[in-house]
Amino acid sequence: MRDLDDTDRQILRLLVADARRPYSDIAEHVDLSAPAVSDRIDRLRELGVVRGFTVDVDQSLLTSGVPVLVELGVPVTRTSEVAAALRDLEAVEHTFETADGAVVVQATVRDGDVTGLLDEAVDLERLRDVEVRLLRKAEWTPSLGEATLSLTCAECSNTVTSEGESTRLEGELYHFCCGSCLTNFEERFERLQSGA
Amino acid sequence: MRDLDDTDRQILRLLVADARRPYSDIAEHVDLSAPAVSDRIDRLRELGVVRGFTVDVDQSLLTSGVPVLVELGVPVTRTSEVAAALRDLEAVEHTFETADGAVVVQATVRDGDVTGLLDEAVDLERLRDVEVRLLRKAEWTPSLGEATLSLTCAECSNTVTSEGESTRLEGELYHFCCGSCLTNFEERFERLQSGA
DNA sequence: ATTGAAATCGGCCTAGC
DNA sequence: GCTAGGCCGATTTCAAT
Repeated sequence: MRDLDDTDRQILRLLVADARRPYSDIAEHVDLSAPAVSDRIDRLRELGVVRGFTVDVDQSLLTSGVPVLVELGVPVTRTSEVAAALRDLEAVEHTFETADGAVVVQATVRDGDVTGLLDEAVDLERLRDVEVRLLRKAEWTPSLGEATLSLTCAECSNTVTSEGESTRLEGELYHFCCGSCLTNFEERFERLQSGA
Repeated sequence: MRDLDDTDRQILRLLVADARRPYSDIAEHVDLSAPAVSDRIDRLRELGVVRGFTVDVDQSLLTSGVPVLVELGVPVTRTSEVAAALRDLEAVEHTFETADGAVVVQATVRDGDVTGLLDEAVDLERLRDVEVRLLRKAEWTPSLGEATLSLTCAECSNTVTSEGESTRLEGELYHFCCGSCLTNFEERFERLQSGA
């Protein structure tokens, strides 16, 4: 498994700026042929670096309500659970889970009833505190920097290096630091499958 | 200018989920022809609702450093300025500007030197306070809800209704509540142009 | 219906064993 | 020398207008 090189990053940058740019166009920029670009993009998808293709919608033109930033103090053991519940709310756009047990979400509430919104997903009684702030503006500026691949082995949690391998099981993508971790994982996976 | 209807919203939702879905496919879902879908998407771009097409990159697979959530207390008169400066930093992904004069940014810092990062963009001495928190997870779940168009007249700041009109000047898109606001604006614009 | 882009295929070249 | 992986050019298929 190769790491990302400058060409990959350049392709990513071009795609982030405009995912409809023809491959031939990208190819010129990175000095490759169109099929080569196609191959690399496929690979980026396979790796899970590119999750998919979307449209950038200007939320500020769509009145769905009032944009707010909500911070919830959550017992550290339950942050993931609370964050997941909030994430699935229609009104919630961004979910941040901090290491110190806070969950910060950016949402758009229709009638200003924030607690009503939160109440659908979490038990407010069990939170340490809730802070709601009105948003004046929210912006998203995707960046890449000098990004390199940083994968964790699904079997042993080590860092995956160039020797690593990947596989897709049941639509989910898994990365491994070596072939034996992969086979171990696959065997365990199959045992669980047949057991269920 | 027509408001968004259910078909537009449905198309948007389908595009958000997968912008590479063929128009014929979308057409089936919304019970239209492919060219009709094409027309609507063009219109959504013209309106500025669709800002563009991008790729969804899984930042968690790209190690550019440590993800943090930073909150800056800023004098209310300077929040926009500070937010804008931070937004343009390569490491900054999300910028939130709250109504009560705080700026919250989500960034990825390479060597853990957050203050060094901030120092590039803002005068730390002039801030009320800075709070930095390590992020465990950040997620983005785009939603649309029952969104309707909510445009503000560039001339008189009134809400733009179905009678409104739009125009593009120097690549920037402007919306107006009525024809006279549009002409007024255009005249003023031209005067400024020739003056400069 | 026309235009043009993207996926595919076979062959070539290079690096690593 | 052999293998694997990456790239290219031509072709075919399919989407956009």
